[in-house]
Amino acid sequence: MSHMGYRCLMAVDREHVLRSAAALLTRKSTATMDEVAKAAGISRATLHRQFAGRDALVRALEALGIAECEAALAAARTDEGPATEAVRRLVAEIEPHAGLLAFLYSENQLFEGEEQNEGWARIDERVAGLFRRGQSSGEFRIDLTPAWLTEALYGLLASAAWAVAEGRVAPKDFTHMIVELLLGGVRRPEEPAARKES
Amino acid sequence: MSHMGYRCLMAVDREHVLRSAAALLTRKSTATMDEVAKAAGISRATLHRQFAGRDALVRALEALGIAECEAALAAARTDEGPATEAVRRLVAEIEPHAGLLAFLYSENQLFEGEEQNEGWARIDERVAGLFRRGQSSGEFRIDLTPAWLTEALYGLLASAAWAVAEGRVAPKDFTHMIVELLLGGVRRPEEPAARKES
DNA sequence: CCTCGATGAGACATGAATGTCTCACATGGG
DNA sequence: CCCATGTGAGACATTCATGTCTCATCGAGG
Repeated sequence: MSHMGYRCLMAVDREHVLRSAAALLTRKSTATMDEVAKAAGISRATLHRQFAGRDALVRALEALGIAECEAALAAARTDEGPATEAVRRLVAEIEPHAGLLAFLYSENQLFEGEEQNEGWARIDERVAGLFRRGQSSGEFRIDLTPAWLTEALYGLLASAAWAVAEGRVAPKDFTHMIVELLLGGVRRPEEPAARKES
Repeated sequence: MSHMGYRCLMAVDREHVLRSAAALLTRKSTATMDEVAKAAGISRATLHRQFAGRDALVRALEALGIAECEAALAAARTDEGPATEAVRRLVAEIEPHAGLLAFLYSENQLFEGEEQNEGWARIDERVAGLFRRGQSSGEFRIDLTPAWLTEALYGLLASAAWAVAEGRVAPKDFTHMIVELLLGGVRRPEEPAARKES
């Protein structure tokens, strides 16, 4: 494996390092490169060979987060069926990655004027498109803009990830809490008429 | 004013510095002590004379945020009237301070295991109490825990403050967006029957 | 006019994180 | 068996924010 062995080895290690870093930075967003290396079970030198610096690492994590979001969007088939159910599927798909997303969400606020990864714009557009579709179909109210609903979804995901990490809410309730609050709000339905859904 | 003049002078300056720092850190949470000083129109030396260090400054901002939250809770009279209207008043009262709150909210995640200011616990309890009251009175649904609703409110406030700062939503819609989403959710009411409230 | 106190400017040391480098090891392939 | 490659350990310089210090200046009050 002298001519291509390094490719696959680097690839799997890179994946593992990325996962470890994501898990660590989710809990401690200011973790040192040294801590990240330890968490991945490698030395700082090796970490630095794979990622030129902390910036490169964060960018790689950003790319990972974007890929996971797009995978979630695809898996949730947000174009099919009622928008309500699509939102439910989307949150369920994103749930496992909410921690990483929360980290990237807060990290993005530091990029200031610098160029934002275009991937986020694509994801924003697809999520906003889902809300727009729900509005067009009459499922969703139209007095809340899709842009705000998208931001609110991110905020709820981050809050829920944080609350779960802090032990303030049970992990099993994650999807239910977000979806129910986002879709139905906190106000109790007024009509005592029969309701099919839970 | 040789014997007590410094007290009032320090006081007003301290207030002004605190406001400036809040405004700056709301936009750039990693601002330097030097930038904070410049933003307040004073030198770094003077800034350091009033606040022993960055930590002390953040603590002072935290105290300010807590005081503003408690003032908002008092002004909103969260114990009176329908819980729905109390939530509306509370968000409206907090709106001007949402930026600072968002900063402190993200900053709190760095305190890790260290002692959290007890003030937040008091505020959490009062907010959660409001949601609990709404559940008891039958206004709010009971399948979402007050703790989660509290966290969700914080998340929505932070998201909205961020979205407004980014220009993605209009500042004038701030309260309406949060309250409507939190109370009613995104799903359109099903019954086409007459609705008295907006 | 003189003096005291606060301020601004800036030098200086410190600590932390980072980026770069060298060297020794050990593991796997030829 | 020997060599090459990746790795770990650690030294080292650099950068940056911070904290501390001194000194000159300015303004108000005596």
